Amino acid sequence: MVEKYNPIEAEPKWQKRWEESAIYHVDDNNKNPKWYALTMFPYTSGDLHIGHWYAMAPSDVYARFKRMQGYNVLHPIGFDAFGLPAENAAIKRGIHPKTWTMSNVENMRRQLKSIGAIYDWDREVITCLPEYYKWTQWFFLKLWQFGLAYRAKAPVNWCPNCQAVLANEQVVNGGCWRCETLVVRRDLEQWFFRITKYADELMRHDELDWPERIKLMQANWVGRSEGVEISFVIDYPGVEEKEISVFTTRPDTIYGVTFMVLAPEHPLVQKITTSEYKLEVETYIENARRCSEIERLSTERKKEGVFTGAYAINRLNGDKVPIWIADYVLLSYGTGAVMAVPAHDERDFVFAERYRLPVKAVVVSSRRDGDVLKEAFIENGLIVNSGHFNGMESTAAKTAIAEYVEQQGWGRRVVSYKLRDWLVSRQRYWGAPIPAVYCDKCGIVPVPEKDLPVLLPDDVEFKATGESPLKYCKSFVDTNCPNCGEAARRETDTMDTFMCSSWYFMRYTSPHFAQGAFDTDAIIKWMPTDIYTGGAEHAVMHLFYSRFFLKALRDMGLVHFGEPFKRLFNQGTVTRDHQKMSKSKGNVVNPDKYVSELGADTVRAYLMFIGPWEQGGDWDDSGIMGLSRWLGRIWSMALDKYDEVGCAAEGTQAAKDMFRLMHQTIRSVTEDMDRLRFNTMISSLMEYSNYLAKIREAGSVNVTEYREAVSVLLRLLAPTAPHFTEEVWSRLGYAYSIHNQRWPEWDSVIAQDEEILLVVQVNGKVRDKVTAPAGVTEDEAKSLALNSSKVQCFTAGKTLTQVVYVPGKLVNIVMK
RNA sequence: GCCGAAGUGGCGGAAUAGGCAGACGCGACAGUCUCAAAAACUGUUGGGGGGUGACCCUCAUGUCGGUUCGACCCCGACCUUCGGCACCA
Repeated sequence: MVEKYNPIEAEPKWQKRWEESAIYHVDDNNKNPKWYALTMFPYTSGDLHIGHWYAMAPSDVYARFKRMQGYNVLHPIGFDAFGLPAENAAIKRGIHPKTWTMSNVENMRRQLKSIGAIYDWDREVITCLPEYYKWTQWFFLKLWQFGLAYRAKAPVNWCPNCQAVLANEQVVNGGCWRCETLVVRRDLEQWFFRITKYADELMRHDELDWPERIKLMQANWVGRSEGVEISFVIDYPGVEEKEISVFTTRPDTIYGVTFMVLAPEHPLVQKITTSEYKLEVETYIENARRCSEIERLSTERKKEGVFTGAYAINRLNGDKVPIWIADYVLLSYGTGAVMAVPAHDERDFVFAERYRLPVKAVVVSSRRDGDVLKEAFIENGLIVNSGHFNGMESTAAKTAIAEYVEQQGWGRRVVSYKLRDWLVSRQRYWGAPIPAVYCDKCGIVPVPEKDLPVLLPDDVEFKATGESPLKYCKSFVDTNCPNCGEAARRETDTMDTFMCSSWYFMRYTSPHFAQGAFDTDAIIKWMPTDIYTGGAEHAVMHLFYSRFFLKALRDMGLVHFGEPFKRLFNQGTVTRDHQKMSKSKGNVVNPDKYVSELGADTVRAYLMFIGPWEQGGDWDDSGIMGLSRWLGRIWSMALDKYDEVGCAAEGTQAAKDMFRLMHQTIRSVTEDMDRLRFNTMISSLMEYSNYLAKIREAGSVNVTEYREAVSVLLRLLAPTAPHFTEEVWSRLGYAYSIHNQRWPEWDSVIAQDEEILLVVQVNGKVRDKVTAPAGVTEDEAKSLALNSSKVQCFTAGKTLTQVVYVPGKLVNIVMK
């Protein structure tokens, strides 16, 4: 008996050996076909918790699998290092964001190394370092040059007490998280990227192997809808504007308009409100400004609004309708104004009921008697009360009314999107400075490329309020205009960190390239990524921004493709007692404890075994010993001397059966790997190893044959348990390293079962199982079934009506 | 409220082109080893009923219906849980 496997000794030993022999060094010039297996890089939060392992370990297993299949695999790692938490640490604990971030990087790097992944650390990317953010700034300039960046006013959460901008997360129950002062919305001039230019393209995922639900989410995020913009005449003397434009997808209901609703921020509100309603309207707007968008859009809230005192005229029928304001209408969507048709829209109906506004039915259904007083009728139907459009079908009326409106010059057909442009300005310190200069003479001037990076100054004073210290850093703000050389001011806003993460995967391909953001040759070799794995929380934002980035770069001629990620896979989340893990809840599971007791390989295998990767699961360590025991059994099975147990001749039936299972296992493990079904992959490896253990005990195969079967087991297990298999491999006397071995291939002839088990049913119930040769014909199978004595017990005294045969599987005898 | 996903033993989960429900593991129980315990190993393990026994019958995949020779799988209605959400006009 050999001594037991000791992961605590073996794991660091092999990690050191791998590092010394640079076994995972990725060489661009390697002639093997390339495979880019990307994992979402972690944020530098401080500690690697079990959720990180759940993301990193299985993706490493997959990358190792591709590597053994003969690919030149790039499976890089880096850190998303800019962001709010670093700044909070600075404010709360007086640690500089850079110090905090870099010490977290150091700690997480150490923890990441304990996973035993194939990361090539020479390619590590850290977004907060000047050599990285120099190029983030460069991309900003490119997008600006290309006409995709612009400035506009946009609201922010503002704490009047701290005089600082707050993130949504920093607004607690409508108040500032530091001083609880009521947060208000304040308009600031900020930078935007024109992502809406790519709206239609971003909705398409034709070539992408992505989960359907993510595609759906993204399509819903773009929210394309075709409709009509129609103007109503303002019936209010002395107003410069004569019309209000609304967007509707239901022009067929325009004769049913009984009022209009504007967003509280709509510019016309101030102009049309009558003196009588001024106070009420002002109060309402003031309250709306205090509400976050999430609150405003919550369905829990009652739909409230106020009358402006003004009226508008529906040009189609001359109806004079009141104009209201309500916060359920958003300025950012459509035209910020809606025509309300309570008879045929649920929200409008609720609003009309509340304020006793009239309801006028203009669509009826033959299927029901349009009783619109109880609820809105939102389906299509026959048009009534609508002048010469009466009698038309809704669908036809939509076109007819749209055409009529266009002819009259009252409006036009438009496509509207929910998608808004990407706001990239952040009023914070810990981010990449936006490379722009404000000159009194020349206006807004881009920083010349040669002057990049615009360095984030280190010696700044952090204010307890959270206000960006950059504004007060004279050495940073004061500069000269790159254009005219006169004194000028730097932009003090920094970039959204999504900007940093929109291109990091390209930097991995040439991380030390000094002449540009990336080396085009390397991009051509590696991009787009073959697979991208990560959490579903990035289903929309990050993935969406990255796709936009690539489309923009493609149109600038900088890259040859427009989609960064060919295949996407979202792993589920690991919960604790069915709750999300978070530092505040104190329920974060730290894997270090398990790694130091049982080894990384056991943790890797256990995480993959607990269930399908895309489903995640609740953390419960009760089963982890099972995986540790399993590795222990393989250890003694492989290393205890076989010839002590027994020695058979070559080519016995037992050997034949063993090789059949071996090839079947290679097949199922390979297929499961490709589908990222790691739980079933491990199950089949367990079945195979259990079988080999029995063979070993019986001594029913030859030593050489047995050793071959074990060698296949080890290679199939190598991606999952890299240290363990390396140790066993070396002890068996094979050459270093198991990870440079070829992935076993299966022979479907050997994998073929000689006999099949035929299930025999009577009226759909299993009554017998008979073995038949693999090539059994339909007639043979049927007669085997009919001759079964068990079957005859159930068929006696009944009439045979049908015999169903499923080739190689089942015979169903139908009796009456 | 809308959209999406999912409900299978004591537990995590297998099995979907409609064809043996419960693979594999955990736990539990029994045994081997031990003075004893732990560890390790071996065996049993969905419920109910029957047989001395190899076994046999029957019920069972959230609930109720439907389609089918046959349903965890497809269809309809409902219940529950978990995710996402921007009242989208």
